[in-house]
Amino acid sequence: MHVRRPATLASLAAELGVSRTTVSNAYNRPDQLSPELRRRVLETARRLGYPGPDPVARSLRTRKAGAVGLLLTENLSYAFRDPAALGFLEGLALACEGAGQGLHLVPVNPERDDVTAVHSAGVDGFVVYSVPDDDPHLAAVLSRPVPTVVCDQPRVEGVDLVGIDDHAAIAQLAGRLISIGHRNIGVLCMRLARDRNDGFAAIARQRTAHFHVQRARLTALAESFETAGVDWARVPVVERFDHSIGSGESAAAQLLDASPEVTALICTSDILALGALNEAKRRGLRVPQDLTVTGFDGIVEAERVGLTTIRQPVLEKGRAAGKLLLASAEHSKPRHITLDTELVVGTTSAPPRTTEERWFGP
Amino acid sequence: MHVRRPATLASLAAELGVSRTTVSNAYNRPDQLSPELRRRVLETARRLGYPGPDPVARSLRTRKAGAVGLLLTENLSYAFRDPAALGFLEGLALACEGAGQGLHLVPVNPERDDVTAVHSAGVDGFVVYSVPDDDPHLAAVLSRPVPTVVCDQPRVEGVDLVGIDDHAAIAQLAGRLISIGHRNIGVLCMRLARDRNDGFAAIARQRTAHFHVQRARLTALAESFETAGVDWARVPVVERFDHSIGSGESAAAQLLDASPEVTALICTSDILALGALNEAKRRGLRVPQDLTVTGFDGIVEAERVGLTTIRQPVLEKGRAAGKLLLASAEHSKPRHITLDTELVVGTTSAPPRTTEERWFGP
DNA sequence: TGTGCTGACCGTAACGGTTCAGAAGCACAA
DNA sequence: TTGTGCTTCTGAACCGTTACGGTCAGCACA
Repeated sequence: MHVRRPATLASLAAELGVSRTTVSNAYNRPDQLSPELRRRVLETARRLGYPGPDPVARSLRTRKAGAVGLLLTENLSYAFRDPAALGFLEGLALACEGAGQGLHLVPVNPERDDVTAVHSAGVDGFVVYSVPDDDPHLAAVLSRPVPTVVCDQPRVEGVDLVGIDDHAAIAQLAGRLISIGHRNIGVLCMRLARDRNDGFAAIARQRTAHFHVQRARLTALAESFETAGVDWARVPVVERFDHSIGSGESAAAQLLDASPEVTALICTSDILALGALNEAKRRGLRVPQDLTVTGFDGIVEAERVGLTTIRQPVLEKGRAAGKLLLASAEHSKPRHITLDTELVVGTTSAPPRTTEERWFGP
Repeated sequence: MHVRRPATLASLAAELGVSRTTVSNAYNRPDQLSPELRRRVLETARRLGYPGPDPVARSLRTRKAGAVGLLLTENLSYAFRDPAALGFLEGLALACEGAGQGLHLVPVNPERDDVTAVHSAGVDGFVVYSVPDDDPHLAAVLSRPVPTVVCDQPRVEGVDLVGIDDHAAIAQLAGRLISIGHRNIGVLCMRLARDRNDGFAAIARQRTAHFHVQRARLTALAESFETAGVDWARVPVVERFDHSIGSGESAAAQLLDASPEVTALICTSDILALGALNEAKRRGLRVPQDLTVTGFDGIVEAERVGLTTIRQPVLEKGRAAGKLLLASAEHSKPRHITLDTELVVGTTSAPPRTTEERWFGP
């Protein structure tokens, strides 16, 4: 509670017998009035319980809200649970607080199409993090007359971009697995579109995926393995709508049930990979002897278990997005930033056992 | 980038030859005009690139911003690293998105007194999380004519409150340690005031601590141990400004160097306790045989190592704060919510070894 | 013919500030 | 006297909406 009575700049001015301009100046341009008068203004303000210029009215006039909007695919609360999203948030927060800007988290429901939250966010710009390219919220953001930076998204005409080279990154990982002999692989991936499809993702679905990141990674895998002589059409790809360790577990189970011959499970995120590791353990499969598991992101939990993965600078990504947005007044052409990634070879990958070994032991 | 040319509701109205009211109604009250006209309005809007009513102007007029402000003691980026703060954030986000409200993170620097960010946040209310009672940002928030909910803070006249019974919670823990025989204890606590004091905290400083939570916990410990015959004045209390595992390590080292006779290290947070455990290990002290270590919060990392601690419902706390704030229009009297805590006895606490055992082994 | 009702639309006044081009007053120089 | 420069303060326009209290045409009903 605790609501003060309304006093406005105008009522203060009236009380003091000065113009509104003068009161405004008392707050914003101390050098524009005598120290004595300023003191009186401030003191009267205190007496009347005037809290200083209303931020909304000021924003209207100055066309600045002092905040950056963040649009996520997921429920807000999810963002605080996913390590990669958290890293991004931290980086973005760093950039924002460095510039004294607030961070306005836009509430969205990934399963609903209500974009009013986007329309009613009083912000100076938006950062859009990993939403599908056909997301109505994204469209709503782009329709707003404010600068926007997208992350992990396909290029949008005239919009700043921050991301990594997903294609090259995972191709490097694929190359590694191919070089050590894996040909029977399975893939666990995240949501490919806005509709829920917890199960196998056929090639058509992979090709038309609305999540750029997932599509790029799958495409790169397909190319790499096709080149190595693997028929991609026969590679099982299991998709999960929710991104959680539990999803990784169930997806791995589903895949291994259907394709027990698989020697390597490539996951498009560390979280899924952690789930896959759990499932492998549950089945008594030794990693990496019986099964190779790889992830993507390079979160600390993955590092802890020695996961073979691609490390990407999530924090730096958030920071870059923030900086780009906050500096967008300075450059008129849209800019694209691609950050570096690194293949981290951990203890969850090894050459596949030969068929013989699989039957008779190492 | 991507900035559209400015079209306003007024220019749209002019273009259409209708009143502004009608255009406004086309967006906000479809039932107030004929479907045909509404269609025309919306179509013309699209043609002119009018993005719909400006959120800031609307906020000014309707006196609603559609967002909740969050004020933290720490840098924003820190909030994304501290598990307890994260739980709180998640709960708060849950409440906000449930109500379609945005979450505006206010950027502050704990070591600076610049409160402009508080003054310029266009929000309908504030949640204040764990700031010292003399924090100028808190004062700035209270001066704003919007509802406020404080968390883990001392009662502020007329302000909603959410918290736990810190006194009772830690007294329970103290009782446990006393009952199993500990009399030589040491305490590791978090920042007690806004000034940096990395070292021992004398009783005067403990008593005048500006962080309610820390003060309550120390007071409760003092009372409990005094009652058990311990002279609190001789109990070493080491304070750390930064809240991190590293702080816990160095604080434990400092304390154990000065008071090697200590049999139990009571930490006012799990993070500090995790650091203390590291330091104990480094010194070759076995936990709990040689040293008992306890924490506070009940974060998952603590659970993983079996820390004896007080579990508090951080997520619930955030959610309660959010709900209270969003419902504050409905109740006129300030409300106080106290959530339950639970003593979790883990594997890091045990009776102290006798002096004899200490010298000659168990 | 008059009355009352309804649906569709409009005019005006806020909402609470900031900004910019001056005006008033005064000191100082030429 | 005139002009110049400086400090201090003012008036009015403007930011883009929505709330409020209408108006007005058309129609049913008696």
